[in-house]
Amino acid sequence: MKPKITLKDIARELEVSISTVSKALKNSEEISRDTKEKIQAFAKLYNYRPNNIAISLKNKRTKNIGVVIPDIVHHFFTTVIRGIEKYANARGYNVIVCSSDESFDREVINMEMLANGSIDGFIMSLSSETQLKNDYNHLKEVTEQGIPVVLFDRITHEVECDKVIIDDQLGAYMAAKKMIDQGRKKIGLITTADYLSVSKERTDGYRKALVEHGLEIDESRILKLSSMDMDEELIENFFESADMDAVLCVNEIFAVFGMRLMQKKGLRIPEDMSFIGFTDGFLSQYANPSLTVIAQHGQKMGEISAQMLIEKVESEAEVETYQTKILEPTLVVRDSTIN
Amino acid sequence: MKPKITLKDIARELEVSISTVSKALKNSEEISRDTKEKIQAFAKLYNYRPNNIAISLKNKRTKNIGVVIPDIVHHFFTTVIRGIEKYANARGYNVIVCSSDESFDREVINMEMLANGSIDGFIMSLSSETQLKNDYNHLKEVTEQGIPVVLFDRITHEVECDKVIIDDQLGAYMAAKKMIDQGRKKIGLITTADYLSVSKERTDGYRKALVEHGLEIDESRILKLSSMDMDEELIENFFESADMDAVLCVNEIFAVFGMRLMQKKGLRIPEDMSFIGFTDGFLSQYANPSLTVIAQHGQKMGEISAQMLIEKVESEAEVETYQTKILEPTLVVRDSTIN
DNA sequence: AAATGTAACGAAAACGGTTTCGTGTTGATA
DNA sequence: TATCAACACGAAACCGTTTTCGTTACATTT
Repeated sequence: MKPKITLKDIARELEVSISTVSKALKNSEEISRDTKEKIQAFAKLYNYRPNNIAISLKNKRTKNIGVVIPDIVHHFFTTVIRGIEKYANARGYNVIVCSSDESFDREVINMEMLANGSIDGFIMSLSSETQLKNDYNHLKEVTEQGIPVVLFDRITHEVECDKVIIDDQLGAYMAAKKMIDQGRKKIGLITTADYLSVSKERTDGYRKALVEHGLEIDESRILKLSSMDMDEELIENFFESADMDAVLCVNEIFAVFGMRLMQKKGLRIPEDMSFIGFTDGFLSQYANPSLTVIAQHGQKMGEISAQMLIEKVESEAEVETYQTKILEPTLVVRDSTIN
Repeated sequence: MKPKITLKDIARELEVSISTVSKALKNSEEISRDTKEKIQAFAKLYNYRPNNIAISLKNKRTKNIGVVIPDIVHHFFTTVIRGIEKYANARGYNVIVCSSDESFDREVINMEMLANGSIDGFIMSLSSETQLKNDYNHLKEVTEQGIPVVLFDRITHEVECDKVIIDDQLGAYMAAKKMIDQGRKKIGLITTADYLSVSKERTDGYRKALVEHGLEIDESRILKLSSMDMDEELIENFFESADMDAVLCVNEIFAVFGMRLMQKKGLRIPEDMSFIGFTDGFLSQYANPSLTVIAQHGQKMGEISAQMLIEKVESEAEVETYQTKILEPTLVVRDSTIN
């Protein structure tokens, strides 16, 4: 085992001072050619690498980004992470990922763990419990300490910081309009509770599309699931009781599950009932029939979030200004709707 | 903006020394009741939190784990991360996630970034390019520096370290046997190149099952895709030309895609052809018909990896001993095989 | 010869903690 | 009354860097 070599080691071996070594390795003009070459050669030979922790302590900058998301095992969030990683790594930043598991407490704990010097800034999406409790003190504390925060997808207006979202209302509107344009009149909606910022927006978009096109809104065609997990029975009952010829779902799982239910009943998709979901993941691509979806562009969202955060981290600006970027969703037409 | 408060700040305000503050906050016996109470109250009031970086520098321990995986947007790997996170967080460790994106260079770069003090140890799964090049010097360098490494799933025997895998050969064997037991005689295999450790093992298990049950191996029923991405045309041709009544696939995407192809041709699943895949993800659960799979227990694998790593990190043992844990795969029977 | 300039390097502080080893004060003991 | 613990606290080293500010020694200028 060969232990890591430090500046002090080099200084001792070469009988110079630590400062000389430090400067020589930075190619400082202060140091003579000879000395620099000698030191650089020695450092290379022994594979010297500066200790990141020491540098962090000195610079008060860690080059780490803290990412706190509700769920790692979720296609949308992983694509966002990929985007964050891509941008951040290219700029020499590492990404520390913490999952809140949809729990308020875990969100708070994770933030506290990271906020004491481990990271330069946060990128996060709120847990459902946080949005339900409507308590954002942990976020406010962090921003008050001057740690930059970027909120994406599941955001709140209670906290002043940069935000990145897609236009969820528009996305739902586009989806509903697509179905209306194809002659569907009885369009249903499967969503989750309104306290989730995205669900509310999507529901609004759905309603808006129907109203604008002269369709009345039948509340029996709207199913609100209380949580993110599948309650299969509720969905089954919904499909039994509601009279629909098209369904918009706020995620791909609800949609794919619904399609299977309908197929078991002998209905044809999209002829007898069409489906549109949110999130353009594997499930949508490989479902049978493949699922038409509103793509949320997770990777793009991640890249933009990282960009906004790093800009804030590296900016020296005294006066803070915050912006909210709204990405356009895209309708990806597949076989669960008529082309 | 209220900046972070340090020991020095407290010491100055309370007119005591830094060491006294430090000890008081640790409830040291050395400090009198009065002083401790005064200091603790002050620290609480101003919400003092020790700076992680300073502690890391002093202790030479970061409480960070570096995780390097080939792909974040992949169900199996995300479940592993979830397992790592769960175990690590409970022990006060953070998880730094880096994706190699199946690239050797990115794997090396990421490891180098983290190896200079940022982490206490690595948990990783090799990129396909690394397994193809068969070059593990970056791993050896790290272990030689005394940084513990745990390899999972995609491993190599070239590096001495702890390892966690599932018995891939047994998994494939179980799957093939399941099909044989149901009377299938013409069992195909869709896999990826042999340089991927897991693919090789699975192919071996498939062959073993066939041979042991008196079925001859027809090489035309084995499709080897060169990479992890879907080459749809190759798969279509394969299904056109090979005469099969069952197919084993090394991942769920190949299987689900294959099922859809067969359904389009009017074949019934599982009656006319049965399918088994690897990885128990959303795709398998929500496919139509749902897919029988060999579950790899990613979360468990993550937890065990984290446990093994943290044990090594925290152990003072002089002499290193390494172990390889082999998890048992599970056959999850669904509707793509006859029950 | 004295004053000045410059090249090349080192000492030391700083980042924010932990920890070891004093040291001054008190009260009890011989 | 001199001695000695025990108590309560502070000084300083240390972790590995960076960076400012000397300080030499020598060459150049007047």
